[in-house]
Amino acid sequence: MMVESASETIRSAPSGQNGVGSISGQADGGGGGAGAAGAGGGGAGRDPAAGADSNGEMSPAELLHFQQQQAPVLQALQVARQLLLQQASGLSSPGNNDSKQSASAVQVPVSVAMMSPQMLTPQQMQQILSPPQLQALLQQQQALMLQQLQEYYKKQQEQLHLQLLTQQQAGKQQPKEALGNKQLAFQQQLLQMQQLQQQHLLNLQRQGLVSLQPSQASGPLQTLPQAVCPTDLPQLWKGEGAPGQPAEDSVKQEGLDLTGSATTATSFAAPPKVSPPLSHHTLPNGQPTVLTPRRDSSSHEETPGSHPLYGHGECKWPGCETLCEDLGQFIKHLNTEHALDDRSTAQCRVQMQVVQQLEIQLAKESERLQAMMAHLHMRPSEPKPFSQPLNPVPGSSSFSKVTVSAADSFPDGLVHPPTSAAAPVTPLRPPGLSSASLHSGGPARRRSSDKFCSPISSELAQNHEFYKNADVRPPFTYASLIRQAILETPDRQLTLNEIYNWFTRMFAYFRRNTATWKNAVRHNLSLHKCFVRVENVKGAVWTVDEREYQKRRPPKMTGSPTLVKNMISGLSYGALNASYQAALAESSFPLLNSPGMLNPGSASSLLPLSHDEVGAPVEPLPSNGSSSPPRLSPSQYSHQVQVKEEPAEAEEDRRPGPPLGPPNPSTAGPPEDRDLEEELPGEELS
DNA sequence: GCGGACGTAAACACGT
DNA sequence: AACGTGTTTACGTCCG
Repeated sequence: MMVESASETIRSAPSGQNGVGSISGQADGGGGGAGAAGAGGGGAGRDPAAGADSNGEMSPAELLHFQQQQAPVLQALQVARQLLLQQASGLSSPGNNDSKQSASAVQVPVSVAMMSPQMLTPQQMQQILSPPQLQALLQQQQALMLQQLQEYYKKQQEQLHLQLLTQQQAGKQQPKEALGNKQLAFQQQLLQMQQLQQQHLLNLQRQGLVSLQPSQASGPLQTLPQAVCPTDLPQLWKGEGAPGQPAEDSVKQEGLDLTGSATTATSFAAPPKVSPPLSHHTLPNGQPTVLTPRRDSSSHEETPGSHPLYGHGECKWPGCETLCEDLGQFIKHLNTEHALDDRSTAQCRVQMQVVQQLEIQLAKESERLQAMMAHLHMRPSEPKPFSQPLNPVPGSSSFSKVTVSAADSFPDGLVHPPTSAAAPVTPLRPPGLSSASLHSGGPARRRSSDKFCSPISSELAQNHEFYKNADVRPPFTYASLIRQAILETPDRQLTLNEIYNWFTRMFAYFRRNTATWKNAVRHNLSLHKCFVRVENVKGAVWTVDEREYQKRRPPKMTGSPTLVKNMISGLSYGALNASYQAALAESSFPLLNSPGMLNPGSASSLLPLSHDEVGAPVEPLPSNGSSSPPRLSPSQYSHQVQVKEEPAEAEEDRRPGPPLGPPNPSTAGPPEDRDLEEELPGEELS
């Protein structure tokens, strides 16, 4: 201890300090929109299975096989996406008192990341690539994948068509009925294949890799036949298809249906920006609003000179770079070197991973930016295309919810920028807490005592980096910050100097005017009963009496019906549960669950909860479990009531539940000097 | 307007 | 004596 790092002459009082209002730290400036770039243009996509060229005959069975083969890939991608999201959220998870460590997790070079996509975290991706690169990469990958997919299906179609023709020829010598049946069978196969193709595309779309449009949904289906054999197919359809209704139509309908489902699927599964449902728009002229795969896929072979995987005379296939004189040669190379095989599939999978991670990272960064802007009272120029949809992934655990809401990256207890109260922000916050905090912070009130807002721990965990680097005053009271500092330690006790250090370490803002805020810290420590000074072997340390902390204000509530009401309605939820939330958030603190960690002599005695608190971390002790009606509504306390009460406690709580349970001699347990003093009438000190 | 919560400043006491 | 630590008091601001 006594690391004098931060100690300066406290006496050197900086003059210019003015009272409260002097929060120059907060910038109002308008901020521009963040750049989240264009979301997802759906660029063309590409399928791993590119070179289906395999001279081979792709029987329907094979085709199915292929589908099956691909299915796992898609599933894996989905899973990976969720994993990534969880990872991403996990990083900002509350209670991550040492977010520093997690944040600076292992840094994996790209190459390594590619090798083990699963291990590649968004953070790592971020470190590796810049936003523009992300965008570029995304689009490129999408284009490539879809294109390959298209190619593959086209081949399939061709195959089928050939087979069909063959059959027709053969059929001439067969009874008509037989022929009819065979044709029917082929058509069914064709349809089936198309459906599979559709689904495949939908899967891609779902993953945000492709943007399909309604009319487009059936696009591949429509285009492929034409590409394959513009003239024959129609005949084929006519020949056997339902008379009044061209097979194409029926297909289309299927496509539409699928599209419909895809839309919903997209909305919930797709990551923020990439595949917004809005992609289902077509311009009046019928042109897709976004780059559509169809366009270049259907034409890529016809339109020489361009291929997503071909540029500057070389193959752009990841890790390839083979030189190809012209497109034709390239195509050939593509089909031979990058045909559908395990390797290509694997590479494609990796690419997909990369893309997904980049997407996630991009979304996350964008959210962070928004949060920062919101925090700084800047008005986001425009809600980002993808920030909105950024919702916790369906499957994600409740925990991740909190995090993913990295979106939630808003200081719960934070003063919410009046301006940002608008759309972009709210949706991002965690369900329960958001509203609460939102309301509390007045526009001007710079500090919102966390007591009433959600845990500052989560807020800090999420904006940790921000506060650490931005010279912005944290929206928390000294008391709450001090408490946080103390609670973040294993022992839940800190020396004054350690508290100072925590402040300077965690907040850039507190790296200056030290005399001022240090004085404030000391002042708060002394002023608030919730901070208990404990003589330790190595000196004096400060601990937090959670009960006192929670008690600080609640009593007032009683008197104010409106407040109580508010609490119950929304604000309170966050506020009252602040500590509870904090506890949950901080549940990662090992100490909380390990009584042993507590300083037997000191802390434990001071923190009535500590002994048996085992399962109930930092939560506010229902000091009187029941006797403090004012504090919390039953429902609110519901989860925490479980905390055992101590005998000692019972005593203190004996104070009935007079509307104003004020005269609480609070700490009956710890006969601390301080406690004795407070026995006085005094509510708190006046 | 009042009272409470906060923040800031500063005086003062004490121990090292 | 200088500092660090604690305690208190005073005052101003914000907000319900």
